[in-house]
Amino acid sequence: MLTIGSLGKKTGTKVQTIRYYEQIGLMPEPGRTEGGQRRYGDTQVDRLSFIRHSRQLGFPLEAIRELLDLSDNPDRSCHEADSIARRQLKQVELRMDRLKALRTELKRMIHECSGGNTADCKVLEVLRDHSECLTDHNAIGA
Amino acid sequence: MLTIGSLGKKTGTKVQTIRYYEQIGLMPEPGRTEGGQRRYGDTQVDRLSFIRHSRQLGFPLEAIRELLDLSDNPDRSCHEADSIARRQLKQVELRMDRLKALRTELKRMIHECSGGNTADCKVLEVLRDHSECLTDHNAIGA
DNA sequence: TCTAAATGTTCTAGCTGCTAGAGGTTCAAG
DNA sequence: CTTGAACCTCTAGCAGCTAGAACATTTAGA
Repeated sequence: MLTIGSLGKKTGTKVQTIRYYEQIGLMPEPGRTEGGQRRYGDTQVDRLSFIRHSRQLGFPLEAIRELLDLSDNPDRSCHEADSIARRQLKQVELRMDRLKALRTELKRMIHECSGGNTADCKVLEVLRDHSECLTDHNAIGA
Repeated sequence: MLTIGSLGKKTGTKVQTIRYYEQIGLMPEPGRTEGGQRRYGDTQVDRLSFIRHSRQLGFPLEAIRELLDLSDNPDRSCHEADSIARRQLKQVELRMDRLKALRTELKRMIHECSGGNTADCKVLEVLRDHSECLTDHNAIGA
């Protein structure tokens, strides 16, 4: 049986984060010692690894909750898991597109800056006037 | 003179957001009517446009604060604005790299899923076992 | 001039996904 | 038996807004 600290080390998760996952019901309440400290078994290690890996792939916690649920029911159709993953892929691609536009614009504004004083700084000028932009960028909400 | 609502419409900003910017000192306290309602002039329109455009380009509010400060002092060197923009470009490129790795992995896991039941779902399998991954993805903190 | 609707006001709390700190308890090694 | 590391709970904070309650003001039409 592992302490919360060892579980954390094993899965690359901060102790606080594990407790947070428990609090929001993503991790089950573990057994406790007589003194009230948490102790974890292999099942929990697997579950936390699953969560962490999903987070690394950018899945939001709510999606992970669904994925865990599917994983707990081996007889259910794979279709849902697939569609959650596809949704996530769409999100990633959307964000990539946005970032690409940002990069273009940032590069351009840096490139065109001649380095005088701020009065005729191209960077500031572009920020002041959206119409100078060539791309349809919008990072808000990305 | 504009009401807060009209300013919002003009700049594509929610009313609450404008008040929030005022609260954190990004927008100055505007004049008020006798009844206590905010009224804005052209200067504020420009300032809010600057802020919004910077946000669209992904600059964090603290960076925008610096940029506004530079913009208010036309005699200062352009160098700082340039370096803020370069920093932002680095951030964008870093995030793009991460997303690229995520996309690869997500695509692969979706592609390999044959669509049976969750017991042998490739998506879930990959999430369970990080070692099946080919890329060094990590969206956490991205 | 009166009234009603639209818009304004402040204040508080919520969102995601953690993270940090205070102040106290338990555990394991020596 | 003591010590120090690791644990406990609880609260608050981060970015950057967003939403709602409960009330006030403004403006246009009758």
